[in-house]
This record gives sequence, structure tokens and C-alpha cells, in this order.
Amino acid sequence: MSKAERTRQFIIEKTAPIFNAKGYVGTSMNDLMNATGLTKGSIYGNFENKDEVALAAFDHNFGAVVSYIKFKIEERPQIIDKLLVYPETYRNFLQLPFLKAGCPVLNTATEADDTHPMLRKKAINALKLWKASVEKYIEIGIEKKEIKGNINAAEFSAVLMSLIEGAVMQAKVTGTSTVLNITMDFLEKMIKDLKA
Amino acid sequence: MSKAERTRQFIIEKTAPIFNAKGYVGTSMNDLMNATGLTKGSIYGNFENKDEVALAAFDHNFGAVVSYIKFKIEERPQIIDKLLVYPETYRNFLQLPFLKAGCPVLNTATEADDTHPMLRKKAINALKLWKASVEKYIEIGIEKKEIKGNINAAEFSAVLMSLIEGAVMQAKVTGTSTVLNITMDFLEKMIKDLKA
DNA sequence: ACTAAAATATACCGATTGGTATATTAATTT
DNA sequence: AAATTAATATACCAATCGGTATATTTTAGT
Repeated sequence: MSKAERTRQFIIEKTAPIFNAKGYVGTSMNDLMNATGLTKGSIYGNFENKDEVALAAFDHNFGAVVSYIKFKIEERPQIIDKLLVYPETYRNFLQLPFLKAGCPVLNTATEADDTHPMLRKKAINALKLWKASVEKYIEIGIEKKEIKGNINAAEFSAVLMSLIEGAVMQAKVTGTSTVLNITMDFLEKMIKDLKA
Repeated sequence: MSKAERTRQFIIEKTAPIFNAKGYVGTSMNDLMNATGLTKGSIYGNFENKDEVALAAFDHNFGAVVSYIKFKIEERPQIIDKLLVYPETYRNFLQLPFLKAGCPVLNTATEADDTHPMLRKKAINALKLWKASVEKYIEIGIEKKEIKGNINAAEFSAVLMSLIEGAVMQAKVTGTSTVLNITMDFLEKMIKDLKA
């Protein structure tokens, strides 16, 4: 890993939380300089423009969530237990360092939908990956007879994702976890109800 | 209604959709001038600063949703039918002029949670009103024996709101309604299941 | 240790930001 | 119709925006 590659990674890691908290337009080059301790010339030496930093920051933020969840899922042998990772994770998202500014997909989607096509595309793709992953587990669960055969994977993933994103939004803005906990309780019941 | 009051209202109506689409930081005074056809001096003659326009714009955007839903709810005598207004409305939100830029509560909450305390407070209050309204209908429904007695109003409102907000976010960013329709189908089933 | 190249800092650019003081126009009152 | 007040437009402000050209420093290869 060259010096430049390390610096690039350093910039991404330091600025990613700021982009997630303040959004794309809300984050200035000055913010990036303060967060990294580097000067503007140094940042522009490693990135073409602000867009490129923001896009890399999103990948980093989303990647952190994905790898955390993936790790927890892979620890568990049973499909139902794997799916329970989602409510368990988001129930405590305010305490998780890479999620305390909120879900990067949610934040990026609501800001970029009408304003920033490239970030929007990233958010769309993240949703697609998440959906595909949940559906795959449902299908595997059905195959393995761990999940009832009549479960609709597309419906279940839509409900799971909507519940999480909607509850995360409410918890983040209010600063309280009551609605989040109630919603995650409901989701856990739903997941356990999948059992064949 | 004085000229000034009419102008103030005019500014709010013309700029509210822009604030909802581009967000608070993403909307500039220039945007407000273009949207109204008025000059900066004229806008500042009717509002103290950009904040005051943004706060009034949020009230207007949220008020539009509330009055639309309230009207539809009041048309229906049965509690279950009243609650069905929510999925019916949000299922078509991309076609409704005051919602086509997305839910103002969702948009404002995700932008303002870490950045703009006054807008954040407005979003929190909007959620509180929505929650109280849903819970009230549940309680009335139970009293009137239209809804099962063992239904938890707090749980139901949390799930209803999370499902809607999460699905709206996904529909808005992807530009497609499949996930939204699936989720609203699920919510409708849940509401019909409340029946005593 | 010397040199070439890569990485970072400095100083600047024009454009735009939110905001204001003042001039001008339009509406209201007498 | 004249005078007063309210509403709007014009012209400007300092600060900040994202971005760049160039100078300086640091790193890596010989």
C-alpha cells in the first residue's frame, strides 16, 4: 500500500462520518480539511473533486455496515438466527460508531434522490444488494425447510427493510429508542414466525 | 388579508416544494428568487432570514399532507376504513403534487437531525402528532368494538409509520413503486386484521 | 548520499453564499 | 390629490464556496 493509497484511505475514513452526518451539500472542503488535518491541495492531490470523496465516503459507510452485519450473520448456522441479526443490529444503531449518524443509505437516498444522480445511484444499488441478500436467505431457508414454504421472499424483504429504515429515521431524529425498540420487537416476531 | 400577508403566503407556497426537494442547505436565496420571481429585498422584507422561510415552508408542506389525509379520513365512518387512508395515500404519493418530492417529515428529519435544531424540532413534532392521531383512532376503534381489544396502539402506530416512511424512501430514490406497493399491501392486510 | 518522483502546502481564482442599507415604487389614508 | 406608510427593487457587503496553479517538502529508487 503506497503512501498515496494510505492517505486516500485516511481521508475517506476521516471524512465519511461527516458526509453521513451533514450530507453532501452540507459538507464543505473546509470540513474535510478540519477532519483530516490536511490542506486542500493535499486532498485534491488524492481526489479529483468533492464528488469523488463523497462517493468513496458512501462506499466506506455502507461497507462498514455490510461487513459488520455479514460477520454476525456468518457466525450463525440457522437461517432464522441469521435474519435476526438485522433487528438486533439496528436496535442499537445509535451506539454503533459507524451508524450513530444514521443509516448511510437512508441519509444518502433522501438527500440525493432529487439532486445528485451519482450518489442516488449508489443508494439505489445499496438497496438492491440488501434486498437480494435478504431474499437469498429466505429462499435458502425454504430449501432447507427451516422456513415455511409459502413465504414470499420479495414481500418479506420489502417489509423488513421498510420497518428498519422507517424506525431508524424516527429514532435518529427524536434521539429516543422507544419507537425503534417497538418496531424491532415486531420485526423479530415476524422473523421467528417464518419458522417451518 | 393585507398585501404583505398575501405576499408572505405566496413566497411560502412557491418555495415550499423547493425546500422539500433540495433540502435546507441545498436551497439558496437565488432559488427562492427564481421560484417567486421576487427580488431578495422583497423576500427579506417579509421574512427575517432564510431560516424563517424554511420553517414556514415545512409547516406548509406538512400541513398539506395533514389536511389531505384528514379530509379523506373524515369522509369515512368506520375506523378501519379511516386507517386505510394511510396506505392508500402513500401508495400513490409519487402522483400527489404535495408529496412527489417525498415525505416532508422524512426529508426534513434526515437532513436536520444533526444539523438544524429548529427544523429537527418541527420534524419531531410532526411525528408526535401523527403517532397521537393513529393511536387515538385505534383506541376509539377498540371502544367502539370495531377493533380487537388486545391491540397495542403504540405498537401499531410505530409499525404503521415505520412501514410508510421506509417504503416511501425506497420508492422515492429508486423511482419505482414495486417495494412501495408490496409494503402498502402488507400494511393494508395488517389494518384489516385489526377488525374485531 | 543524490536524484527523480510523488505528496503536500501555499496562495490564489471567480462564483456564490446569506444578508443589509438604501433607493424606488405602490398602496393606503386623510 | 397630497402625504404617509408599506412593499419591493437595486446595489452592495464580507465570508465562504469548490477548485487550481505553483511552490515546497517528503518519500522512494539507485
